[in-house]
Amino acid sequence: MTAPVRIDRRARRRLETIEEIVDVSVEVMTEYGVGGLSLGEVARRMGMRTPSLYVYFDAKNGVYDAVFTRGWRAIYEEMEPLHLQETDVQDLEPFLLAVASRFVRWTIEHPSYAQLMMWRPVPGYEPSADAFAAAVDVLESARAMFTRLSARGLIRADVPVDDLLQIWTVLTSGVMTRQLANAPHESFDEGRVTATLPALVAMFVTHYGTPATTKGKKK
Amino acid sequence: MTAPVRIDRRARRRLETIEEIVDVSVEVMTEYGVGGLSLGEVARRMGMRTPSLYVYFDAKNGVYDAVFTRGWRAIYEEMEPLHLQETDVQDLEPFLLAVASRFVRWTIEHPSYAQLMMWRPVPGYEPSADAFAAAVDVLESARAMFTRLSARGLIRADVPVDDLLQIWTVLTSGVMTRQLANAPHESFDEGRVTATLPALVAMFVTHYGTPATTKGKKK
DNA sequence: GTCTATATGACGATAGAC
DNA sequence: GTCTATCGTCATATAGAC
Repeated sequence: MTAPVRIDRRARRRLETIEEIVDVSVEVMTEYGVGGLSLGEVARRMGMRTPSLYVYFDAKNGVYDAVFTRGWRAIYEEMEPLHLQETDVQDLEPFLLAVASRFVRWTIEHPSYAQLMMWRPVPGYEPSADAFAAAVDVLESARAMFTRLSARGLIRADVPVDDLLQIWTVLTSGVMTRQLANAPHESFDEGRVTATLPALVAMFVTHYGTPATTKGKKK
Repeated sequence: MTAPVRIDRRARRRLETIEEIVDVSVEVMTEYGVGGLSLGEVARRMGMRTPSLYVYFDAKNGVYDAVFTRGWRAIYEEMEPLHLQETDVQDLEPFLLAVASRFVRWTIEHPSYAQLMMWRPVPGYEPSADAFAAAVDVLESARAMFTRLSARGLIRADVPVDDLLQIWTVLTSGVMTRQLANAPHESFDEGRVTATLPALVAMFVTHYGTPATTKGKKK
């Protein structure tokens, strides 16, 4: 009767250790760059020796995979409530600006996660199927939002949702890329690239919104 | 009287070696990833020992800097003639689509260069002042183009050229980023992200072009 | 000027003792 | 589960041969 309890405790302890390894790894990546992650440095900060980490991860890429997965889960939690909120939307533009801003803000405030998620900074690392699925969840959440906006007549019905989604992700990841590559030390609020978001969203809405959503507006 | 000749020959030989190191480095980066550049592998392919490379470069980051600089110079040669060509432009949209396409095509066809130039894949490497200047030249060439388009009444005069430029670079680097990160093996012509370029440029022209440039067109 | 031999310290990773 | 010991590789530095 006691065996399962002990197993549970060990399993929980193990999971806690794994989480701590990921925490510290993100710290190290933030200080030394995504590709600068050193298992030796992680072990040092945890008071361990490097080989001990291999009890929890098969390889360094396993740590990257855990960071990748956790990042997409975190951004899902961040975006999903906002994506669902559009049932109240009368005016498309401020809503889409809020969506874009929240996404980009998260990437600027979590640059290590974001670079690993959006770029390909680490030679030899490719996300596993599970990790990739976490990324797809976020994309599908956005697709569902556009589908609803389209069905409710807020967005042009003649444009395939896939096209909208592709263009939308180009806009958001373009802002994120230029801000993080050119001026990584600027915050979201003071960023000279993030400042273009209102104009980009306005452009998007002018082109893909229906007249109903832009009434009373002029160039 | 012969001394100068010998010096010239040596200097030329030295420059050729430097160029070869950069050539081989790009090859290695293309095979193993930008961050996967190994000076040992470069030396091996050149039939040298690793330390010999240090005769030509102070450090690995010097090689990255040479690649970075050469990339921006190459893209300048690629874009400058097209930027100047707009004196003949009657119709804004096809012209800007040609500009965007040529830029993005180059990045897709030179992914190692492009990742080093547009992302920050290498921890500890930051472009030197000279390298940075090569990048600024390209930006200034594009800015001059927008200034002329604006002066000729093809683009809204009430929008600052800096804003146009910022938005324009977000669009192009967004396409490049998503294509190279998500489907790096797709060519420019078959890419599912590069395929959005016409829609993105149309969006840009609808919003920032003057009525004169979009006459006879409908949504 | 050009290249090599050699050495240093850090890295990711593995094997095996406790 | 954690350790020590070890391997191969890496960027880099130095000293010296030609």
